[in-house]
Amino acid sequence: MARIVDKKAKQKEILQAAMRVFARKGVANTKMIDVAREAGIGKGTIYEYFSSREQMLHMAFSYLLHRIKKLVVQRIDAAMDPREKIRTGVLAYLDVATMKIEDYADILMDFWAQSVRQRGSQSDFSIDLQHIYQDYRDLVVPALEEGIQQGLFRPMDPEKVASALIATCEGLLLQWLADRENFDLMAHGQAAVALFLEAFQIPANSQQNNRPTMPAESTQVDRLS
Amino acid sequence: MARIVDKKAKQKEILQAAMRVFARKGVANTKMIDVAREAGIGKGTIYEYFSSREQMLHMAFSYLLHRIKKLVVQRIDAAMDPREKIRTGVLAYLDVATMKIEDYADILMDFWAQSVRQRGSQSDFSIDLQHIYQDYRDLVVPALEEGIQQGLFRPMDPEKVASALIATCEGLLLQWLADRENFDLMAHGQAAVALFLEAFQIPANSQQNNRPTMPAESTQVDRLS
Amino acid sequence: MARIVDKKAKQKEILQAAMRVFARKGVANTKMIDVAREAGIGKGTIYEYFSSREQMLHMAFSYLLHRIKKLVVQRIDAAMDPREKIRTGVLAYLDVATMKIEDYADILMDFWAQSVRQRGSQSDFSIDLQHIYQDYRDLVVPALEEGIQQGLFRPMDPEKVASALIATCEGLLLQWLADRENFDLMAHGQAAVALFLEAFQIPANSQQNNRPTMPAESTQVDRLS
Amino acid sequence: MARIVDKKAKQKEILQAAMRVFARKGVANTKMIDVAREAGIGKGTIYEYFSSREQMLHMAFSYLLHRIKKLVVQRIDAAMDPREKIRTGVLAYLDVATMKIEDYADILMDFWAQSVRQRGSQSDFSIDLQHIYQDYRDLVVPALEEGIQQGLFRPMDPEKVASALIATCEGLLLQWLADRENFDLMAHGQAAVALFLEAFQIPANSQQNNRPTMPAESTQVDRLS
DNA sequence: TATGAATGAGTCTTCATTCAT
DNA sequence: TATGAATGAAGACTCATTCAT
Repeated sequence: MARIVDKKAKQKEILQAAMRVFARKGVANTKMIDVAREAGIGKGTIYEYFSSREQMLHMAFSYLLHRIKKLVVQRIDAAMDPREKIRTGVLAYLDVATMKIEDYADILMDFWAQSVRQRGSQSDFSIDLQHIYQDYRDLVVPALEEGIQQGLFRPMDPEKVASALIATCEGLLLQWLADRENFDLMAHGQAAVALFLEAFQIPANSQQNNRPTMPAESTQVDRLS
Repeated sequence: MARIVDKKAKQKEILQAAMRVFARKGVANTKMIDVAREAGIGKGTIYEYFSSREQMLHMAFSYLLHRIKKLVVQRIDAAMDPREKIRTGVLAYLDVATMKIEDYADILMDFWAQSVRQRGSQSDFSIDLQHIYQDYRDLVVPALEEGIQQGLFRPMDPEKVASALIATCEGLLLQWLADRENFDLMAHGQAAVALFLEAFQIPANSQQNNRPTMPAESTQVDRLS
Repeated sequence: MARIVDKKAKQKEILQAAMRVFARKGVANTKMIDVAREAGIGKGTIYEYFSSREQMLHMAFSYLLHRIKKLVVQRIDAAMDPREKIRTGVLAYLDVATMKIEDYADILMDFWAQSVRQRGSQSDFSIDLQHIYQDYRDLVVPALEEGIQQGLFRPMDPEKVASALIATCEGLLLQWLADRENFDLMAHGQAAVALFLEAFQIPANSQQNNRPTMPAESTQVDRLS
Repeated sequence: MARIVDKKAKQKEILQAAMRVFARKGVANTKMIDVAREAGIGKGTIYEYFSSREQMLHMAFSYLLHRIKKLVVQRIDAAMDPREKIRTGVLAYLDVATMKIEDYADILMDFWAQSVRQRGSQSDFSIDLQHIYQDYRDLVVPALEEGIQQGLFRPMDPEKVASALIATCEGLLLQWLADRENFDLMAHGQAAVALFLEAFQIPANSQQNNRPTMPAESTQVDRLS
């Protein structure tokens, strides 16, 4: 019998090695040999676990998104209040980018560009961004609807607002990528969340007595960062 | 002087040819020979006007940004009311992406990825994204400050809010790129603007008489899309 | 002894698997892994029975030739008349190629090319084509000599004529390979045999009474296909 | 203006360099770098003249066949008598193989094998062997028909006989390839031609007076080599 | 004995850049 | 100034062979 190897585990190992290199050199500048060396294996070995560079990239991206989503979902689920869910979700998402370990944001950006470009190409590995965004929205929309239902948020189109919220997160990420040293991502994230929650707020005059909870906090948020 | 003018003009011609190719094939997939052919010149001739591919890319990106900014500034300047400036600016920015002529958004995305990727490399092509974002902010901040001053907007940190606004625009652009057919960029843009303006609004109860203009409109915006 | 027999048997099994793959994909396109899979064994196992790919190829070719020769010899031996031996030998040889089972001809062609190509190289796989042709000739020459002796064939250089006969067979095979659908190999084979037998015939005027057998047939052959 | 280069001429130069390498190492063992070095150019330069290795191979083969055919046709056309045309054509064809300069036969063999194997593959460069053989036949058939018409050859199926004749030539070539040192190709060729002409001969008894020419020669041919 | 995971030498091909004209 | 022929470094991928189990 030959060596027993956990194919899945080794694939994951290579993927993680790949992501470390991606973070250092960028996806486009990463050669197969770099990944091999980082993983401590031979060049050819990669091809035992991935059919091509492109497929490896694709799996790396999927893996990354999966990890991000898992983290964000966890934090959202832990929050009880709809406002808290929004705040927590946004900050969690941005936080992932801050995690230095694997430089998510960089890699994400690379993949994004690649996805956009591969749209319509013959490649089997183009990433389905539409579904990813829909996934994101499906995370945010319930919290918004819950807030509306509870009389915490004014009536709105939850899909559109979710899109805007997600857009803001990603846009802030971009700005942070452009200037990591000086751009305080979390502070901007908090300000943005406050802004959104402000907008969700039911106007004082039209407001009955359905805002008994957290008045202190809401006031606190009034001062936009 | 004639020589210099010629030089500049030809450079611009090449740049425009390059952008047409970028739009068709993506920045990463564009070869020097493609640009040369599109421009109707010889491959070597490009190097008479640009020192390297990287430098050409850099100039192309600058050129693109410059065009976008010019368009947006024009429209902002045409608006009188601070709220109108915000709305107009956002929509103008998004509109540029919708312009089919040169597929700006795609190219933009490509450049963005390149910039991020090549951060820290010794390359000729390190776009100063920080400055670009600062430029954007400098476009938005005055409108915000004007609004505050006029008592239209509640007090806020204009830099942070500007960042959030810009972030939202770019984030929406990303989502549109991911799904051009189904994602109605302008509708989302309008909803987002409405949301922001809502948040800027001075709470009804704390509001004196400093909102004499455009009450009708502001009400209209109340229903978030 | 049991071990040795097993070894030989397994080697033969692998060889047969290899030939099935050769027939499907061509010798040059056949990888060791293909052979292993076809044989239902592990890749490494092949190396227990053959020292290298080259050596395996060599043995496969020998095996193939051996099978062909055996079939042809059988049929020649079954014929009594020298003319019948010639006719039967040629048609038997061509028939083997027609056998769909293992696509002999294709493989043969591949091996031929390899042999020619690797002439003079240090490889394990230098097939001794000279000996193979000598073998073929040694099959034909006796029949010719017998025919001469019996006064059926005119005097000739049997070695040269045998070469020509063999050459014709292989040449026809080549043409058939080039156009299997339309080239009727057996019909061409029969025509060629008739032609040769015609040439072997002793001229009518110089002919005494030494052609008592098969006058009907010989007349029949007169009309060249 | 850039250097003026005769594209066609350079392509031919590279082709000839390639064929020299093919002759030395075999087509399959010839690397692009070998061809480049032999041609005294850079590796990349080859790709200025050929789109791929395969296409280069294809053109080399075409070139080779073209040269062979041209030579053979020349010699056939120079002969007046149908028998002379046959003899001359065969010997000319075999002669080309003997030309040491570019080791035609070797290369031919390689290409042949490759063609046979590529039949049915998706490659654009598979060689149309059927047409090549038809070309050969179209060279031989007229001579045969002329001979029949002139009453020199007995009635026959010219297409089939032509096939046999061509087959014999190629078969002899194969044998020569297998054993260049000892196999006297031209002698065998002459013997084969004599054999064929013998077979074409109209039987003495059925012969009227339509063979007045060259009785000496025909007798001479009677002794098969 | 059998295996298949691991390997890296070897190959084709691409393309930015150079430079002779 | 303009050109495009020439180049070679670089990189994805293949596959025969090895060897630990």
